[in-house]
Amino acid sequence: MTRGGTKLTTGQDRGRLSPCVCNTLRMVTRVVTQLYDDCLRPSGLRVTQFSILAAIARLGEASLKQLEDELAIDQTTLTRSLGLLERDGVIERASHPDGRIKAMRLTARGRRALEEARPMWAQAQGKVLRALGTKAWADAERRLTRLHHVAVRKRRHGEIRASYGDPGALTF
Amino acid sequence: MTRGGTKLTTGQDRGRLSPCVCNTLRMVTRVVTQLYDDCLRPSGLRVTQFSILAAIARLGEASLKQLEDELAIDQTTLTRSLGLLERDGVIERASHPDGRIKAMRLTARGRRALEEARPMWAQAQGKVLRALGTKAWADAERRLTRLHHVAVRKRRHGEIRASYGDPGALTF
DNA sequence: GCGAGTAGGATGTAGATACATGTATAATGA
DNA sequence: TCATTATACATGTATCTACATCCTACTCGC
Repeated sequence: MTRGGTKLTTGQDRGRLSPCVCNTLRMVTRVVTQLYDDCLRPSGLRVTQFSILAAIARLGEASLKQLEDELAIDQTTLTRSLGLLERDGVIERASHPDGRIKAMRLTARGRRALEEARPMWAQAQGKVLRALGTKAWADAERRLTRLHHVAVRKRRHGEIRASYGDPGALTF
Repeated sequence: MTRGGTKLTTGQDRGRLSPCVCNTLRMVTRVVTQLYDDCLRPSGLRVTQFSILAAIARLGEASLKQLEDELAIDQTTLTRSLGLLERDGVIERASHPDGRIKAMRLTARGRRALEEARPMWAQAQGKVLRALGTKAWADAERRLTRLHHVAVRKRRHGEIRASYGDPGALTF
């Protein structure tokens, strides 16, 4: 009865998905990804691939390094993902003066696939934004962006200082 | 210069990771997961495994179905993940009257591993919460929880109604 | 022009994810 | 009782993810 929907977090703290920031993110990301992939299915693209294609389209021509910065995807992950997209003929290699750089661009088929997928993406995005509220998402987005920067920074400088200060919410 | 940090989203709309809700989530989740995994590394557990162990510990004994509901992880994913945890000797099968149900519980080694990992998890969680602010996270969490419910619901009932209403933010 | 160093990618390995489908066991109804 | 159906889980396949490491092409200093 109470609060129809998925009965997650059986325990006391109802309303929260998980005490862990990371786990909360992962849970939401999984479900949202499935929603987007559902909508995109007719296009044959997954949201991951769609994002990469869109990024390349926006950049016109992009190297692994550029995409890594743009999408915050590990380089080794990108290598495989681009491999699949190339295999499927939606992107192709563009020659580049610097022999180290692997520049990629969309093929005609890739442009077609992307444009075909756009409305499907918009459908998923629309579902989410309408239900959640554009404003609410904008708020969440700001905090997620901060969170992203925080995590990147923390990771970069090891950040050993075991400063204790905030006692709350540190139990799983 | 401007806004030192990762130069993501080169384009006009600075400050946002991606126009796509899903992609934004995935980007943040990737980086945050890496941060948690960094902290957890000495324990030999990844944050994913840690979450599963913690869930089983909390439930005392859990079936795949229960974990699926609790963690919002696909059943087939759980089967593999539990397989790895069982292989590593941190969980074991518990007999169950219903022959279909695979109930799992922690082994002694599993309990040890979990307790050993907890402070490492707390370190990661602390880094994030201190930098982001407990309040800011609480806000984000509420919205992510809503987003989760939204996505689950939308997925369940196909939700075909192509109602257009909110024009903004529907372009990648 | 050459050696050291660095930057950009590729590969080996391993886990996380999930769709489609298969299998076994329990519950149900005629 | 027994066929039917539903439930819980497993398997095949494919993609996403990333750490450790390797290779290669450019850069820089001499």
